[in-house]
Amino acid sequence: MNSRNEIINAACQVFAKLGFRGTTTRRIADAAGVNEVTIFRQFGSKEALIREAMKRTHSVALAPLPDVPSDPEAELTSWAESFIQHLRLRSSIIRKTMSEIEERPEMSESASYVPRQASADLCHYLTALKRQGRTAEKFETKTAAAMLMGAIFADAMGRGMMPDVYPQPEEKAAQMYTRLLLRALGVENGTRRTTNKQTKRTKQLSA
Amino acid sequence: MNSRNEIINAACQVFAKLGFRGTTTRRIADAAGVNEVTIFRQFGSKEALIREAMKRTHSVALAPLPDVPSDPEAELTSWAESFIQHLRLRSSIIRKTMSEIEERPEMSESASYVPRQASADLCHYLTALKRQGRTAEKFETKTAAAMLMGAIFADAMGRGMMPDVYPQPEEKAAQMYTRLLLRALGVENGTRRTTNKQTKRTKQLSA
DNA sequence: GTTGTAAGTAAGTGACTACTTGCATTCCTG
DNA sequence: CAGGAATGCAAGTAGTCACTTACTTACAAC
Repeated sequence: MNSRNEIINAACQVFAKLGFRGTTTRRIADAAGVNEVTIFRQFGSKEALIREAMKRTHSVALAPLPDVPSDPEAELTSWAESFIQHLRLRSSIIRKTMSEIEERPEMSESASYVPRQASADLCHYLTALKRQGRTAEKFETKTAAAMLMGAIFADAMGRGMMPDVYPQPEEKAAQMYTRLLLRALGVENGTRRTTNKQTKRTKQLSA
Repeated sequence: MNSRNEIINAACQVFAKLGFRGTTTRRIADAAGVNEVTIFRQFGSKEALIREAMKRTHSVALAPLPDVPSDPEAELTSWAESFIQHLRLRSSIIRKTMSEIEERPEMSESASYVPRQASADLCHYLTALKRQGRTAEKFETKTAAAMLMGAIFADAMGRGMMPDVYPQPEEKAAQMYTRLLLRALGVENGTRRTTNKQTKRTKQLSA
């Protein structure tokens, strides 16, 4: 079962570089160090292989956001940083997937898993913040979540092409977006009375 | 010179649907109602044709933003709406371009023209707002601009795939992002004493 | 009426595509 | 050691790709 994994990994790499049509079985076989025929014996067709490869790459667990907000800036910043890092690492494959999805809608389900989860997590957290009475301004949770996620997404997708239109330095970007959002929600800085024992402050900036 | 234009338009349409590799000269010829050989006689090669087609589609003028801010919410909302509309109309071709750019970096220049321009315009406007002393909060212009543009970009790219993670209704989204941003900057609502004669208020919402 | 230009038609070239077949090799297990 | 499963290798099939060539048609200008 080793060659199977190598083939899937190779398929992901080639797909990230060249998209579906550019991902030929010949190229996958070369990248995997495997005979082309093995691909067809293992997966039946190129399409089936790509489907399986996509299912694997698009199912990732995200950094968690606490159920009970304690230090919003620290917690959201840390979450935003892990999210932007996730997107940056996969920016090539995400671009390709977004481009192919109109032609191959069956990829949509697996591709939208991570952003859907991220949005749900973030909305949940913002709603909790609101319920704690820590937001001075009225706001729509979904809009706020879409705004932060959108800024992060666009940064991850676009910075390589136009570094000068995004905030500098790159490693602080997630934090800067987060701060701006919190100000829009009217959330003041700093920790707050919480269930006490866990004043989570693991600031893993620019990890 | 008529067939030339028809070929370019057809090339854009096919490219938006199928990307570079999917855009065959056969398909372009069919879409243009022209013989395949004509393409090569007119443009020399498929690559040259696509290059010219891309140059044309990616050079568009954006809605202007006044030099002197008067009613920030109205002005920015109107700008944001025209920007999101621009992106939505071209979402297919933008997705394809973003996906191809790693393989064909020469497309980068024409493709980045509009977002660069938009960013510059927005930064200019926000700086003017700041200089007017209308922003209660400190903020970095570029970060704020990237945040609004990012939210709009992600909305335009992602809503078709995941309508439930973006604010409803679709037509108000640009306005909602704009309001959220203005709150982050500490800009109060309403018009303000200006050079008087031009209290520009052309609110062309959901045009 | 000749010449020039833009276009169509038909055929073909060589490279690449996904995928198949038949046979040899390796390696693990009973 | 026998048998079977996984893999490699060589060759081939039918289709598509960008692009070319040689020739024809239509129209307009001089």
